[in-house]
Amino acid sequence: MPRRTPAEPEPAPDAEPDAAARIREAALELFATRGFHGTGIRQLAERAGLSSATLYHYMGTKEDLLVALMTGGLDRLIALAEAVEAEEPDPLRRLAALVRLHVREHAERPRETRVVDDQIGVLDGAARDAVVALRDRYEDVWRRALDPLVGDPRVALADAAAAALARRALLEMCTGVAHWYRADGALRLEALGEAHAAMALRLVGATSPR
Amino acid sequence: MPRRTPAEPEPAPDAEPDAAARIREAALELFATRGFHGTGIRQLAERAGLSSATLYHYMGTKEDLLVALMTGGLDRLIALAEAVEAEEPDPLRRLAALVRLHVREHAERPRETRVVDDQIGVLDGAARDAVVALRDRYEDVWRRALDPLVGDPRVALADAAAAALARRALLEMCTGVAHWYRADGALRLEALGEAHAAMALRLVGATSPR
DNA sequence: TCTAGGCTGTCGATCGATCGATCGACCACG
DNA sequence: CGTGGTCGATCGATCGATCGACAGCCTAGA
Repeated sequence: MPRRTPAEPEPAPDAEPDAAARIREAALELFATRGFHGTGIRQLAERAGLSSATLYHYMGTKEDLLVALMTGGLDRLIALAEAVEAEEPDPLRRLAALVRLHVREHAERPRETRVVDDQIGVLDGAARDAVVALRDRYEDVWRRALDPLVGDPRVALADAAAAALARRALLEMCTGVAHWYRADGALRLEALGEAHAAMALRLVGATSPR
Repeated sequence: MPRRTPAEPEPAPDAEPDAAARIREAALELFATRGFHGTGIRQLAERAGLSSATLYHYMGTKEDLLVALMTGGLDRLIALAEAVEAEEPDPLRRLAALVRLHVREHAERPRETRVVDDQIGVLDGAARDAVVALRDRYEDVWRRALDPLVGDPRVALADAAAAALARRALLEMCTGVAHWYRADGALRLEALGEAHAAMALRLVGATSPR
C-alpha cells in the first residue's frame, strides 16, 4: 500500500481520479474521435462512469465543456511557447525550438490538440471569438519568430508574404503529427521533434545545420 | 446572351442546376463547415431547396451521401495524381508536380477536400474501409515519388523512415492550404502552388532549384 | 457525545425538441 | 394512364437538459 506524506496536498498518483477528471478524460477521448456533435451526453456519462444528470453537476452545457477543454489546451500551448520565446532571443533558433515544442505536444497529447484544431467550427459567437483569440495569440509567437527572419542571410525568406506562407506551412505540417503519430511506433518522440526541426529549417532555406 | 451549340449535351452553364446537383452542393457546403453530425437532414433539404422527403428520392441514407462525396473527391484526386505520375518519370520533378496538384486542388476545392480529410472519422465498417483504401491509393502515388529519392544525391533523404516522415509532413502542409486559403486574397493560385513546390523541395533537401 | 441541519454528490425519471427516415397522396407530363 | 418527382405528415429514437429525491458527510449547538 502506498505511503503518503501527511502534508501532501495532491492526490495520490495511483488514486481513483475524481469525477471531474474522469469527465474531462471521457470528453477528450470522445470529442477527439467522434467529434462534438457525434458524442452524446449519455455516451459521455457512461465513459466517465456517471449518470447523465450528474454530468451537469460539474459542467455547464456540453458546449461549455468543449470550450473548457479548448481553452485549457491552448493556455498550456501558449505558456510553453511564450517560455520558449523568453529564453531564446535568436529567431532562427527560436523557430526550431517552437517546432520541437509543437511537434512534441501534438505527438504526446493528440486528443487535446485535435479537439482544439478540429472542433473550432462547432462554436460561434463569443465562445468562438475567445478560442480564436487564444489561437491567434499562440500563432503570434510564431509570427514573432518568423517575421524577423525576412532578409536574414541565413534563410531564404524574401518578404513578409513568404514568411506568412512558411508559417502556415510549418504549423500545418507540425499539427499533422497528431493525425498519424502513434506512441508505440518505432520512432521515438525526441527523434520526431529533431527530424521536424531539421525539415523546418530546410523549408525556410536555412543553410547551416546550426 | 451566350450562344449554344445545338449538339451540346452538357447543361447550359447558367441553367438552374438539377436537384441532384443542388443536393450535392448543399451537402458539400454544410458537411465542410458544420460537419456530418452537425448537419441535419432538414437543414440539408432547405439549402438544396427541397423537402426532406424528396432528399431520399435521390440518396440512400445520409451516410451514403457522405460516402458518395468522399469517393467522388478521392477518385478525382487519384486520377489527377496518377496522370502526373504517368507523364513525369523523374521522382523529384514528379514530387514537385504532386505538390502543385495537391495545393491547387485544396485551394480550389476546399469543401471537397475538407470533407474527405475531416469526416473520415464518422464512418465505420465497410464504408470506412473503402474510403481509407482510396486515400491509401492516393498516398501510394506520393510513396512512389518519395521512396526512389532515398539515397539520391540531389536530396537529403537518408533512409525510408526519412522519406515516410517527409511524405507525411508534405501531405499535411499542403492539405492545410484548404484551412486558410481564400480565393479573394492577394496570393494568386499559381503562385501558391509554386511557393509550396519550392518549400517542398527545400524540405527534402533539394539543392538545385531544378 | 449526541443530534439537527445543511451541503455535496448522485441518480431515475422525464421534459420538449429534434433527429434520420418512411409513408401515402398528389401533380405534371408523356 | 403510368411514371418520375415532390411534399406534408408522421414514425420511433435519441438528443441536451432539468427536476425532485435522497444518501452520506461535515459542522454547530445542546
